[in-house]
Amino acid sequence: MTDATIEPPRVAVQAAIFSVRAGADHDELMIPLVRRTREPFLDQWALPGGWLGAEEGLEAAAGRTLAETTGLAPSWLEQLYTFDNTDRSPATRVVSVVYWALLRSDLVEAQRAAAGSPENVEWFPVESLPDLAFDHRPIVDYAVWRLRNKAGYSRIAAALLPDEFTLAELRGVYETVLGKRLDPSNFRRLLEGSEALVPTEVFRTGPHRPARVFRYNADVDLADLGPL
Amino acid sequence: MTDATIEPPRVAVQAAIFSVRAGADHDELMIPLVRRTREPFLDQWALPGGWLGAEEGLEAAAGRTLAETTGLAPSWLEQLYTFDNTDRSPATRVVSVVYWALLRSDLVEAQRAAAGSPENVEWFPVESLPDLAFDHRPIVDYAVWRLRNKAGYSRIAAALLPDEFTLAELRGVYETVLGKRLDPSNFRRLLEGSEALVPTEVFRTGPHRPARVFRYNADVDLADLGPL
DNA sequence: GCAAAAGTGTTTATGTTACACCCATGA
DNA sequence: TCATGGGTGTAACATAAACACTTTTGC
Repeated sequence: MTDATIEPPRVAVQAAIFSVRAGADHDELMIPLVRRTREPFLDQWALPGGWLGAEEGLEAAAGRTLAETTGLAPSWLEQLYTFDNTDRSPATRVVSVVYWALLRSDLVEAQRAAAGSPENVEWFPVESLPDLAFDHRPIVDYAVWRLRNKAGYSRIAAALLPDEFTLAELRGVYETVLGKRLDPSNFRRLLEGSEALVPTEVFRTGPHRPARVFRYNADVDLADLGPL
Repeated sequence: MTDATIEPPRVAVQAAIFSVRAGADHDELMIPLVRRTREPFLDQWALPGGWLGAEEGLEAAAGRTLAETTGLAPSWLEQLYTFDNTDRSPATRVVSVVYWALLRSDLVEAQRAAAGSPENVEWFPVESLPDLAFDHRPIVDYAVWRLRNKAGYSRIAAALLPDEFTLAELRGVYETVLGKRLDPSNFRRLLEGSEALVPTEVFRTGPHRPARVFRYNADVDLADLGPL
């Protein structure tokens, strides 16, 4: 236990970060990747991450990775799974604690417009990812599965939107995340029935009847309650 | 271990192991704990576990811990969560990858009868646990929550029973895990409707009408399908 | 026969899905 | 006035829960 001939496992933290971007006919679920600047997998795309600092908590390390990659704080952050890459370079044992996070789309857009993308960081639609380094592809797939799954029984998808939104905008996010169309009237009923939504007196206009703007009830935990 | 100012985090693996034991009027959910033989928390009860070996996978380490504690292989083994104990002894950073497991009750009983309990290992009902070392109490609570939750939408509770069982026995396990009574007729319908159960021609007698013995369909993944 | 659990059937409540329809706006 | 999405109502269907009732054994 004191001085080993083989290196003890090191702890890394990675993050699968999601946001939505408006697309041609439907929105897309996006994820930022980092181009590797060293071997192994030099120049390949990978999940952002790094080594766990000596005096840093796991979730703090995930938050730091997020800030370094996107310059933003997540509206949702949750541990995904811990992987061990026994098949990495043989001498280096790495245990990867992976988190997944949601970012508000408006903040992502604002940040891109203001600061430009950090070097070596690029957002990809999850439907068309490049080849990924290490075992990061199945990790992304698992994170997407978890997001979809959790969107089905909680209200976390709201973390992808600004504070105020119309029901159509919220429905669009759900449709993007779940990958299927939802009936507008049923969607409305489900959410109006819950305590989670608070109607405002603001309306958003367009080439149609004005849509009421809602905000979220801060008292309700996004992880709680609610089918769809 | 001595010359570094701050040690890099070390990786430990722990396991919350469940089995059921027949009680007076209802069965109990049991978990094995280990009495600590060193500081900190000397003589307190703790989850079984140990350091991750240099050439060992995470799940393998969890399986090893299980074998050392109970002498048995699990019928279910799944990663629970990864904790970091920043509040442990200040110099020692530990990242704990915790697994949870299910053991068949008949094998546990047989093992206890044959080999006796290993020294320093004792089974406790989850309803009346002693004080636990470290942050192990909330970890156990979370594992119980996860077991209950997963029992609600999968068939994993079957992993607590032998290959062959009556519907009443299976229902008893569900009632123990979920902590509530279930309607026998609805329970029967639900499971007979699924593909998971295969009826045998064997019947179990008692002071009542003989009950048909069932076995599990090996083709069906216990993690798939099924409410209740 | 009686108790006790196995096993069958039916009724009720609840929630999901589909879809018809009216409303209010910009162009 | 027309197209478009906002918003309301309702019927059809599937599922879960509650419970009455019959069957078969040991004693």
